Amino acid sequence: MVSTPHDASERAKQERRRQILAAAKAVFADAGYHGASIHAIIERAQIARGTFYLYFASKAAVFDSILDQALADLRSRIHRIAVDDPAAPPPQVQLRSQVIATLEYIVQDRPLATLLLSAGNTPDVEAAERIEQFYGEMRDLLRRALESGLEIGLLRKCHPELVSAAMLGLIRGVIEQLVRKENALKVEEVVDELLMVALRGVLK
Amino acid sequence: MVSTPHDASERAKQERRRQILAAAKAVFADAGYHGASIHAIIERAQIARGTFYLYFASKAAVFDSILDQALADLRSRIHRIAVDDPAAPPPQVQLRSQVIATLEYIVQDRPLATLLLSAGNTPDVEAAERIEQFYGEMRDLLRRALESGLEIGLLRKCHPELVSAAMLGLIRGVIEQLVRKENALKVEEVVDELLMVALRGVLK
Amino acid sequence: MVSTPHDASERAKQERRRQILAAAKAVFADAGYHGASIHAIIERAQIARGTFYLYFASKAAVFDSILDQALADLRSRIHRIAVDDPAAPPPQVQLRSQVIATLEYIVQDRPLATLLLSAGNTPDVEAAERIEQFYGEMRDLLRRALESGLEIGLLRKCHPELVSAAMLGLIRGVIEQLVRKENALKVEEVVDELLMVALRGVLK
Amino acid sequence: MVSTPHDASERAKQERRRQILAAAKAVFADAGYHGASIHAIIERAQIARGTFYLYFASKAAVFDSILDQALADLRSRIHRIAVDDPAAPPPQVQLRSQVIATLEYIVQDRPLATLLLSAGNTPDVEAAERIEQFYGEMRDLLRRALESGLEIGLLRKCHPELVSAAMLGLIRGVIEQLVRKENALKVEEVVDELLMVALRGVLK
DNA sequence: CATGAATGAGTCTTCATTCAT
DNA sequence: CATGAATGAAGACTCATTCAT
Repeated sequence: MVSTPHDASERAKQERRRQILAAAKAVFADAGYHGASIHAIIERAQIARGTFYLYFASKAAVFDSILDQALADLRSRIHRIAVDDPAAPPPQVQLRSQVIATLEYIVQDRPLATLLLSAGNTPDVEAAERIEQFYGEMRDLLRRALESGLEIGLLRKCHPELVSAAMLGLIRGVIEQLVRKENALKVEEVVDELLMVALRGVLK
Repeated sequence: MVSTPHDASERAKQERRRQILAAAKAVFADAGYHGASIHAIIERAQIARGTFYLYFASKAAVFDSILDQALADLRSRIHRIAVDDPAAPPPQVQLRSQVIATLEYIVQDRPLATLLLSAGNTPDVEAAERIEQFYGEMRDLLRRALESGLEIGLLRKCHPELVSAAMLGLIRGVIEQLVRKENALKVEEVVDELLMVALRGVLK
Repeated sequence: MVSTPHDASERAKQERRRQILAAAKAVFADAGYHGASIHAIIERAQIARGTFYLYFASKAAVFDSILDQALADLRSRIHRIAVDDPAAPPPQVQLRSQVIATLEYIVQDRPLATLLLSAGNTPDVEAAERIEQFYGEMRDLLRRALESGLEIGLLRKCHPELVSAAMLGLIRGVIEQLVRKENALKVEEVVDELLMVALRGVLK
Repeated sequence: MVSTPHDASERAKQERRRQILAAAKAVFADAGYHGASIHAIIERAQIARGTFYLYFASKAAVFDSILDQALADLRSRIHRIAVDDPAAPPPQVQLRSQVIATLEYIVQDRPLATLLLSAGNTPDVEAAERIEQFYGEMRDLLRRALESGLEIGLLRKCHPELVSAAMLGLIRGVIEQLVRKENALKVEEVVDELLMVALRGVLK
């Protein structure tokens, strides 16, 4: 695979794009969707006004891109937990490592965390829906996990729909706490405490 | 007690004010602070542009009014739980009735719930701070409750700071669930499930 | 001539009118035509919004009324100087007493003075024209006086049009000085100085 | 010295700025500060609403710019008159040429003249103060000139404070006359007449 | 007559987006 | 490709005027 001049320029373009995305993410996190101005984004990205529109069709489009990337990254870290596969690690271990991976990804990128936590306030209806859909997926994963747990008699009788929503809220509460404080809480410790509370809440 | 014309007009003014507040609350819930336009508010309230400014000094002022009212109402429903008073009902009962009262207040006013859940995204810094402070109060209440529980050996060892944040998130998750669905879940049932999860998570 | 109830109410109305005019004059003087708000006027006059419109058709109308009154008052103090009438006092005495009367009227009513001095800035075209016309009359009076003086060989050769404008400006300059300072300059002294300068400027 | 594209655009911007300033000056002169609307300015300047704010931060800012420029230009034409310097032209010649330069500058720019003459009616307090201060400077110059004249026994006894105000008014009266009429009065002739009146008024 | 709540046209200003250079 | 000047729709807010009580 040789690198042609075209490739180089292609790479440069991608780099430019990333640079704008990063700037935009920070600005959106700082000021919210409405409060973020193109002016602030291009100033942070050190580019001209017109250049911005060379890479993104609109303000909503950058926001969407940021969101898409983040949701894709998160989805790649979260999967159904394999209960039946004897080759797989025990469920609790799978769960723990997934939660750790997810939280680490979010916490290490504060702008992103802020953005996700404050989601829904976007007037960009599509974006709001996409975030909503993502949270829905998370809730479904949790709900199915709960249902499995109930089936195999691992969990006490509970209302999976409701409890999954509660669990998702619990996780968001913890993330907020992690993001707010500059406190040096280690993600792993936090996850262990979180799982302790959550699991005791539903285990038999 | 006689009703003078002045009283009548005073009542009419109060009514007008309520009407505008309700319209504004709905619009803010729909579109967020920034997305809400005075145009949308007055259209919904069926009043003229100028009338709005007869009752509120600015867009931020209505928002503040809504918030103040809501936070005052909520605070009046939430208090420290008396553990030592033998005349008081047992702590769990106190807790349950407070949570029920709170959730009922929030759930019966969906715009308000939406608004509170999506808080923090306000560019009205003061308002954002006030919401933040309110949530801080709630977290403190929970934390102190946890600490009391730890002292008297009721609860297992845990990180009160973190767990209170988790609990608050859990409650918000449940509220979101209640608000989203028109599902006919009774608040009392929901609260019982919520308490079950939460308490098992921390009790010895 | 008996005073009927109708007369009494008529008098009350006139009084009300005067009260509003006085308030308006003060406000116009303070803030200029545009800066003056109906709100400020009715507040100062201690009347309700609607009452204002019972006495004046519009903001422009009060302004016009003030102006009309002032110009009429001024006109009544200023006349052609009789040069030929042997029964009349000498021209310089006539001139002096007219100027004194005029300045005293203006200076004792500071709002009025401010208003007249800053005239022309009214967007109320009619009002601007009326002020302009008044100043035109004054200039004409001065011009004709100069021309008479030239005819009878009292004055040195000069350009009456131009000099009358200069003289009017001179008077306005002096009035400004009188109004600006709370200095206890006596009008009579000021007039004597003013006439000294003016007359020496044109006498042979 | 080569002309780069950047220079060209820089020049174009300056030109644009001048174009807006000219339009604004005309509108302010026509309608006064309050009466002038951004709409009227941009219509006259043939630019879009946003363009205006690209060059000036606010309505007050254009007004300030106009004023600053004018006052600076005027100040550069007016100085203390050197009486003792034997190398300098005689005082009366210095005075005459300053007055001519000043009047020519003002008269050739009618909007500016209108604006200066109607000064003080600005609600932009700062601007009003600046104009007031300028007139104060002029009065001080005149007053000091009179005082010098008194000291060296050139002038008859008079009240410098008052007479300087009168003289300033006289000049404004003449300017008004020049601006009002399209009459073909030559500035030089007008100045000679003006000086004749003014000097005779105060000389011994 | 007096009142003051209601009205809505009009104001200044911001900011996402376009396009000629 | 990059630039940034230009655009104009849209937003918050003011205030002279009207009219039902």
